[in-house]
Amino acid sequence: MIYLGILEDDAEIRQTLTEYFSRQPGFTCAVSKGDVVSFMEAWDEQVKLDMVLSDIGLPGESGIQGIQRIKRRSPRCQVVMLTVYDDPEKIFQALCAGATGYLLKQTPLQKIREGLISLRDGGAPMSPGVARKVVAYFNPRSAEDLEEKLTPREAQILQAIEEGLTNKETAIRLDISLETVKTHIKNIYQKLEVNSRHALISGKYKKQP
Amino acid sequence: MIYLGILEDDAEIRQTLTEYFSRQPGFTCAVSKGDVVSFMEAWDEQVKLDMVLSDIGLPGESGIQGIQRIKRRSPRCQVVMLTVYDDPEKIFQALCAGATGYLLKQTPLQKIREGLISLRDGGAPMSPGVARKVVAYFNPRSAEDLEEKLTPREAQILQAIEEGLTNKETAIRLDISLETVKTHIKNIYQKLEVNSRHALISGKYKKQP
DNA sequence: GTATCTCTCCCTCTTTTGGGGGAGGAAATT
DNA sequence: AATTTCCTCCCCCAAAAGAGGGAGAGATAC
Repeated sequence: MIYLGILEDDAEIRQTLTEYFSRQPGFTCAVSKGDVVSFMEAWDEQVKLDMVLSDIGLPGESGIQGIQRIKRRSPRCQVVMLTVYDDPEKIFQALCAGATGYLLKQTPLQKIREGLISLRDGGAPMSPGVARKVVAYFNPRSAEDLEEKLTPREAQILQAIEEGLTNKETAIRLDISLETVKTHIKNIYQKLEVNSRHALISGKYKKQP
Repeated sequence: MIYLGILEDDAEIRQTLTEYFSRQPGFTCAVSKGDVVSFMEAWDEQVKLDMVLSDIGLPGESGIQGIQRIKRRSPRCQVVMLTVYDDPEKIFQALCAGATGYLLKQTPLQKIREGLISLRDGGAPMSPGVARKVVAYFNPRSAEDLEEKLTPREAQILQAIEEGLTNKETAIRLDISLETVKTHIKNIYQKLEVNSRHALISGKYKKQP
């Protein structure tokens, strides 16, 4: 049996979800509220929730903040976002806050149900477009993307920095002088509008369309 | 119509895949080989491949290296790994090399087919366990994980460094002296066995079980 | 030709980082 | 009472990084 919490401010949607999952064998909809604070209050100490289906745009505290609250109370409880936001910003915020799934609101109820079951079995339900954005995070920035801005040599330097090499190590790898490496780096910083290698390593300059 | 390439060394599996997709309406299995070199040779200039289903453990060049070759010839061609390896190491290597999907070999043919269609439609097919590992990458290291090693204060310092703050900025944020920040950082480095903030930012110290 | 771009290298300068040491106070544990 | 842990701060110093400047060689484009 999956004990489910629902955090969704739209009364109609919340009711639809609650009724749907209440009818599903194997599911028990234990808590269902429209904002984070009431949700946490309604979450009785005795009730153990396995997972929570949460909206992001909520009155008061956002669903992202809700994740952290939920995780603090019950680290083992999994949180799946169910939202209209499909921008990388929100997706990564949610995942970084501890969400284990991210579904778009257009997802049909049956698919949501399948997602939650997959979650219980060790999966991480994501809508296709969301999964693509998450995977794209790891994919190398396509050559086209940087070739517009960086020269081939600069791209090599960037690569080395991203690997955590120092300027000296980079100079040795490319067999050029330390000064040249520094010159390239200065140019890279200008082009990418950053001013430290930390920004490069953490990828803050990356466009995430 | 999806033009598909198959890169799989086990002749039996390769034949099963090739025959299956050849029979599927909407699919054309254009290239099917058992190693990277023959694959690239057999990939005729005139043939445009939309996606490639590739094993990782191949004789000669690995499937990971194959991704890069494929991407160089045709950046728009998507690569989906189909492999027995479910360890984070291989998964992240594949994604970082440019793979847009990662399926385990136990995946039934119908699911593979659904995955490829989802890929065409902007998704990123992943087996449930794989998706979970990818999402876990973003999830915060569970408190238990670091609390064993780092003191609360050290965790705050680490947090600041991960955000790209300098020591001075960190000192201001936590309202302590620059020297104290440096002391904490020295201790963190010792505990996590690294010796530069780059390693912290790129997360090289993280255990990925 | 001239201009532009790229890659190379050099200079000076300040700031930041990392490594080594020590040390005091507070709190909890033994 | 003694020990340990944690947080705080200080000293030293060497290395690295970042910002500013300039400059020459080669290729390409106009």
